[in-house]
Amino acid sequence: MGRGRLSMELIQKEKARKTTFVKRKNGLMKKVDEFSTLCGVDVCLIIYGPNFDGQRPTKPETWPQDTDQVRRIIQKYHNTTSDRPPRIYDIEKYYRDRVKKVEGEISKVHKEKEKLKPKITYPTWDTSFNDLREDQLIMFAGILDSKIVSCNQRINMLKQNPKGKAIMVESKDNVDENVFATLYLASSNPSSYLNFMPNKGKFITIFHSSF
Amino acid sequence: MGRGRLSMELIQKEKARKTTFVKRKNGLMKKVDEFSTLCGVDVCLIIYGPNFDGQRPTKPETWPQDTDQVRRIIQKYHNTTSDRPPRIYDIEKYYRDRVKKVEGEISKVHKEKEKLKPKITYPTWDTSFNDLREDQLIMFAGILDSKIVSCNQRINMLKQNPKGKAIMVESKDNVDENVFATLYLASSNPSSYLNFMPNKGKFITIFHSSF
DNA sequence: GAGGCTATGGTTAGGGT
DNA sequence: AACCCTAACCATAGCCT
Repeated sequence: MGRGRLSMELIQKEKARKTTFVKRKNGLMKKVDEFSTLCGVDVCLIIYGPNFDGQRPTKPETWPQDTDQVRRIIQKYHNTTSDRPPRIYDIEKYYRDRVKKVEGEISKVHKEKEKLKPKITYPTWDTSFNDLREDQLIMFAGILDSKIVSCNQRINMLKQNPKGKAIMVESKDNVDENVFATLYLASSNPSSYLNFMPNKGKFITIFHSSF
Repeated sequence: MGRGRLSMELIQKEKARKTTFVKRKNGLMKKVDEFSTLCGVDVCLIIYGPNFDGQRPTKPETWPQDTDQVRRIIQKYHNTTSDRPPRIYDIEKYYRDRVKKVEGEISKVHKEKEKLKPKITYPTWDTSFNDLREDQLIMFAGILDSKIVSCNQRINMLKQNPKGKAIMVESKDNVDENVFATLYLASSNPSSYLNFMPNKGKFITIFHSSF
């Protein structure tokens, strides 16, 4: 009886391995629970059962058991893990550059039309952006890329055919003041719209091309 | 000497709590390591240090230490946890519907021009899509939504002004065969382009509107 | 503070039921 | 298979350096 020494290698006898799995899993769960309450810290333990053959893995057992808690800690992990801050910074920078470029294109359009009006400034950053997840920023940047292409195409069209405006539909006056971009961000908050341009109501249709 | 019984509550004396934190953390790491090798299973342990005041949490210690391994297991957790399959299914379904809708709009454009050519079928699914993460699919769907709006606008324009085509730039012939959508997916593979339409080279610019 | 020590008590391998 | 049993092994609280 008693415990033989452990060889610290995969237990060969399948049955022994399985019982050890169950026993030690329980022991681990208990230890993690004690650790968390004694020290008052966030801990998360994810345990998968043995993989039989090529079957897909079954659901893991976790501490804490509550799925939302596990997700919370995973999210925390992603937020605090090393390469996140620089990447967010890079994407933010990338995004700012994109906004600048869009604004540049828009101002070119204005110039092109040779209309002099009181200068309108557009917001380039909204504090809510600080809370965006990386994938949202990536999507955001992707949509902005589309908008940039749209602007370029619109500019080319106006250069080559000043009457291009004539085919605008549903809005024939004050077109220039109404350029805007509305972006929908798929996020935990399902109805977050961002409108970069101050004017609302009528809108201009923007030429959009691929390549 | 020896160990007094544990009260299973947060240790009040801060110093004792800290030393217990360090000791038990090491013990846990060792146990998790043993458990993983003895039983040959996937395990992940994430431990945060004590939160001082309102400071932001520092980086956690994990088992395994390798960040990529942790991410792998977190991904596995997301993939095997209960509500993931339906959500992926729903998004996939949503995406398929979108593709159908885009194709419908495109075929309407063809009809509108009343040109009868050998029917061209476009791919609706690429096996690489199976590996996309949810956020990528969301972005994907967002871009497709933009394309749908583009198609609608293009259709309206053609209805109202058949000469709309005259202002197309850089491509004046065979416009109808060259409608396509190129999508860029920001992913771990940074240069994955998807082209839904078989023809390449010349392209049509698509009217794009907001609202 | 980081490490070492040691008595105490918790964990568990192997076996039995 | 799941649940006791118990000797042996391990972890660690409190103390010291």
